[in-house]
Amino acid sequence: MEPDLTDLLPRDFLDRPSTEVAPDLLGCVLEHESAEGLVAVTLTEVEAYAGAVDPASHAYRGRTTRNAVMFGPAGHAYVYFTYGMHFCVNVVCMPPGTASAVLLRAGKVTAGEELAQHRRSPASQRGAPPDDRGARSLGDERREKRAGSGAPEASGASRARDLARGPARLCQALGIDRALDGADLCAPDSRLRLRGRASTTRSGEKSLILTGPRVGVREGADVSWRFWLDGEPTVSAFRPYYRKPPTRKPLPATTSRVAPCERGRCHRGT
DNA sequence: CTAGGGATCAGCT
DNA sequence: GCTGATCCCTAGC
Repeated sequence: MEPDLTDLLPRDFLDRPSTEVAPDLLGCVLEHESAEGLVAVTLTEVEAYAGAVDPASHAYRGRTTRNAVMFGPAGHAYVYFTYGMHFCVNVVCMPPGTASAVLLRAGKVTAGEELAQHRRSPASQRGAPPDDRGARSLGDERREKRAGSGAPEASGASRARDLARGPARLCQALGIDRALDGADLCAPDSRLRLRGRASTTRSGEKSLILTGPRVGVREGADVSWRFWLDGEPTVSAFRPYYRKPPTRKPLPATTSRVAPCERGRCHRGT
């Protein structure tokens, strides 16, 4: 009775508009069973993307090699690489030909915390093998000291919170990279799977779902397609869209100097 | 706050 | 082919 592992999500559960699927994914579990072991994350924050009609979607300008999985059947993982160093994972919704997806933004690690911790540690990013614990232990000790000797729990808890807080961290904790682009989340023999919400939560109550504008999106900022569980510490901080000012070439000496308000930010917020 | 870094793609030639 | 702008971000000041 304890495990309470629910079944894999049926494909037709995901074969719906992403705006409907997204809130239903909160509380569901994404798990990756790799050679290193199993890590599972209970989803706490997601965003819906609507494909062809959504300027914020990778699929807005049609099918490409990169986004091809989104145009396939529902229930597969769309994994993409961004900012030169990060992966993000989406759940594909809707039937083939219609591209829509739910970006998985954050979650709580509920199984395999040790492995997730290792993947998120600096040592592992330098390519250390999983059994090389030396560097990590030193790092942990230092972090615990910095966090305050009185409460070793507190530092542990805050690190646990950050393990899958944010879309790229979530991928890192789960060991998701481009090799899993297209993986079937609904197949029992898949290494990347999506399980339903446990029928009974420990507290016995349903969490309240809040909504708001998506993070970092400039067009399509008018819709509240970000969904998260109220009170969840793993939900990433809201960050309004900020566009980097264009890197200008040095002005000719004859041109008058521009006002100090070059950074762009000061034009926001009115 | 900023640097960091690689892939992608529209728009060129 | 090439170039430059962009990207749903994170770690570390």
